[in-house]
Amino acid sequence: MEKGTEKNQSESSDFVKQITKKSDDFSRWYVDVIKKAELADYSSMKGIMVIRPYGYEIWELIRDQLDKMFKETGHRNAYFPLFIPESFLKKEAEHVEGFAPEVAWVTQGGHEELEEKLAIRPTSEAIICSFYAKWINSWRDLPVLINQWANVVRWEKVTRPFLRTTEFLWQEGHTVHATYEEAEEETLRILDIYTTFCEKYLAIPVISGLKSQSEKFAGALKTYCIEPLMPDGRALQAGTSHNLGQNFAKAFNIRFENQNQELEYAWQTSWGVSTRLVGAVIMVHGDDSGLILPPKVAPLQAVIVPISRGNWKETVLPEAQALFQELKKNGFRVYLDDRDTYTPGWKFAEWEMKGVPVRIEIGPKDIENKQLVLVNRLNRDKCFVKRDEVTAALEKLLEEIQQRLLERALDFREKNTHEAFNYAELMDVFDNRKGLVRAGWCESNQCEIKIKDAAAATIRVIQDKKDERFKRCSVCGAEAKHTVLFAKSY
RNA sequence: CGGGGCGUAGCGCAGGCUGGUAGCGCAUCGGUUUUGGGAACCGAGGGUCGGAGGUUCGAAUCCUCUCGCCCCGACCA
Repeated sequence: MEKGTEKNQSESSDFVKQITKKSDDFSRWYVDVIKKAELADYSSMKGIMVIRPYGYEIWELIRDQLDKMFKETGHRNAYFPLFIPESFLKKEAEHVEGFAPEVAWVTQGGHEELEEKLAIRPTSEAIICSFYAKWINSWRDLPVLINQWANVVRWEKVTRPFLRTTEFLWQEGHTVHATYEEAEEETLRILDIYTTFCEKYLAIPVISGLKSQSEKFAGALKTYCIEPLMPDGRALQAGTSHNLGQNFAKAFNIRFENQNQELEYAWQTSWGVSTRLVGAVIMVHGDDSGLILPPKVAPLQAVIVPISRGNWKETVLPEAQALFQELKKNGFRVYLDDRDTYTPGWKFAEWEMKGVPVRIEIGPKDIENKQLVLVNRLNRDKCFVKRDEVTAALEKLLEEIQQRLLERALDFREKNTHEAFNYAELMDVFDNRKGLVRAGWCESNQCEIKIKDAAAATIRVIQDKKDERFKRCSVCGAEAKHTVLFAKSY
């Protein structure tokens, strides 16, 4: 009767959606999905977020799988202190300089001013190296292959849930080796683990390769990284693996006696991935209806929605419970949504928003026909399966979805990877298209800076193998030493 | 650190110009009917209007200061 009611009715379709369309405003979509799917919540402190159970469960699945892969390659977990004395951090000059702008400091304990202020670790090279100096004496002590799962703090100016937060969770591997070659081998082994993990488990294809000198980790000799392409055309640095050379060994005096009875500085690596991976999963796979989780890292792979009509609690519910038990016993992560406060339609929308890959509907008609309805989150395709064949059917569908997500992401990347043979072509891509640009590079820092200034884009990776078609540096025209991929990034 | 936007119920917002009982939708709680794509109706609860100061008989509203958050750019996983 009043204006308010009319307005509400005319806009009811918008209220149903509740989240911004991915194509309308990618940033808002991203934040909407995170909030509505209850992955994370903002705290009252800037840039500091809470990872809620559903979001944390994704991280746990990521963590558990990676942990397994690290252990399979001989790594062991340990835990080092959260605090790093200032003097430790200062030992490696480049390292300090690189991290100084974003370190949080503790200057007081209780009512006492500290004699030496303590950094809250932005990364743990400094504290870990100080211990390695004590633990390593002989070539027989090597290699040391340690990983830690921890939180770190970086006082970033601009933050975004999962992608860049003041405090975040990650793993950081810190290894020590007797030779450069071994360290390099380790660096690449981890890069390979990251690449495999992203593609096989997260269904996110990544480009891996070397960073340029200006983009490498502060204190490293070489930094390798994995870079997936996001739907808005920007690249995301999703993981890094550094060959530290002897830089930290020299700064922290990590020496060992080799087989020739000579004292030698050790060779080190460090590598990490963070909760940023959760952000990548959200961005790469989600759609206008919300999240889409790859089955391998979905906290719930299937949700059972009993169709509630009439005396459903006596008829449908027991069947649904039996199905739930059966699927659970067979190792699926499954949930039975038996709430009677919501209608089936509401539940459908809810679980789609939360990205559950498969919905299983069971109603009176299904029970009568000894069948179930399996619904694919990707396209809402429904298929009827025989009740006693559900395990095999679900397994197959989950595999299909996992595979399809990777294909879809790969296809998007192919369509958004361009080539530029000269400056005009390079700028044309930045101005008129989006995505990655493959181009030649002369290896000079000036050319990197020029592109950064002109297009806010950087070299994301230097390709492993030079592509001979790119004979000239696309910026200055000099002879190309490498083939690189440029992109705007997060 | 620059540019923009915004702080009013758990969430999303209106009200502000022109000072005078603090509102709407969603959510929540109770009830009835429903339930195969976000159900309907009836009823109820919930607020120091970001904070401080000022003007005024009276401030969510006007003035001054301040704090915080979000988005877009320069730096980083």
